[in-house]
Amino acid sequence: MSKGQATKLAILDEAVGIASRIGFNALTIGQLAEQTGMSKSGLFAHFKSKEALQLETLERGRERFTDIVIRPTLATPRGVQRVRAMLDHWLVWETQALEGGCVFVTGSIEFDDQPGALHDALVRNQSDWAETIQVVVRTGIAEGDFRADLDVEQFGFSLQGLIYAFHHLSRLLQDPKAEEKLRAGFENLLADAAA
Amino acid sequence: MSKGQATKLAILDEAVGIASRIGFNALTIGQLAEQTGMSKSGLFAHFKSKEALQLETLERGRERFTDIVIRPTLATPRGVQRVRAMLDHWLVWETQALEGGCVFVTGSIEFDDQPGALHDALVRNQSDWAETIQVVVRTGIAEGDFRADLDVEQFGFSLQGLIYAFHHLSRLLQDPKAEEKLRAGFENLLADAAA
DNA sequence: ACGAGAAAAGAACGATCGTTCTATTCTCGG
DNA sequence: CCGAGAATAGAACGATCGTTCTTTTCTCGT
Repeated sequence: MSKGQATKLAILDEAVGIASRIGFNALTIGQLAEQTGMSKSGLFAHFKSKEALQLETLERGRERFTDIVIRPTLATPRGVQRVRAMLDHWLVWETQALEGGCVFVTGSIEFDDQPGALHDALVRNQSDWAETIQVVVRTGIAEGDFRADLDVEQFGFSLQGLIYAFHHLSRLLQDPKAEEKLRAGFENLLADAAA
Repeated sequence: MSKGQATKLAILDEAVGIASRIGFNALTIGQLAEQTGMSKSGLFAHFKSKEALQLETLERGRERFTDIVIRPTLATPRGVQRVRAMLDHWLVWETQALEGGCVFVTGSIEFDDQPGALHDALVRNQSDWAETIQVVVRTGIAEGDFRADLDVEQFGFSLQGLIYAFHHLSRLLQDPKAEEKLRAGFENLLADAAA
């Protein structure tokens, strides 16, 4: 990896952290330069515009999400075990991977009503993830852990909701019982889905 | 109501709409002035700082939420009926009251990791609302519609999650089946809580 | 170890930010 | 209907924004 690529990666990792804390718009080139010890123009040269920086920051977040959540999940045995593993890794991502919690939650809320490249990238991202959840849940049906008539879309919807509720309770309200409630809600979901 | 108060109210209503679409930080005094047909300084004089503007905008949102959701909900018969009414009014708030969806969702995500007066106000706001949900659910127990050992905190947590999932699906992904999924998830919650 | 090209810095731009000050216009009780 | 005080406008401030240009420094294959 060339020097330029290494620097760019370091910038993007810093950017993902900032975006998770304060959002993609509040992520400022001057602030990012200061925080990485570079000059504004030196940093800017790696990206041709702020929008490109935002897009590459999102993409870097996606890479890290893949490493932390998706790949480990798909490496576990199919069925309800894998669904449980997905939650565990998702929880790691939510609580330990980034200083400000899931960067896709931040980005999605920020850009849900603003058209543009970042909005489109987030839509693609979140659609893909919803699809992945459904694929994982279907292995639970295929393995006979879940009932055959389980509505996997509905399952995914409710699971997403639990994660959002957890994000809200743990980050904004700092409730120490957030994980406990998330897991209780998850068990309800599993019980309802059981064969 | 004096002229000044009327103007201020009109400004705040406009501000709530903008904040719901693009957030409290992106809500800019210059833009708000232009959108209300005022001068920057004329508008600014109503608030002594941007933070005060943000706080009053949040407070105006709270007033409208009370009018649209809380009061109508508490006016319905106690018990499961009231819980159902709460969801219906909440849905009106989410979809029709503001151009950019619930302003508390936007604000909560934006400020969950940033200390300050706005963060504190949001925490108070969301704690109060969680409390209100629990009070409403408890009338369901008292009326004998729900089982006596129902965990109302857990119920509120899951319900919040469903609303967040709905917000995500309907606003970012524009899925026309969002309301259907919300209602299906809600019925599951009610069935689990039934006496 | 030299030199070409990549990487980074420096300085400046127009725009907009929040805020302050002074001046003008409006409102409404006496 | 007049005048005091409220309401609004206008102009300007320093700071920071994203971006461009030029110049300097570094990297690395030959």
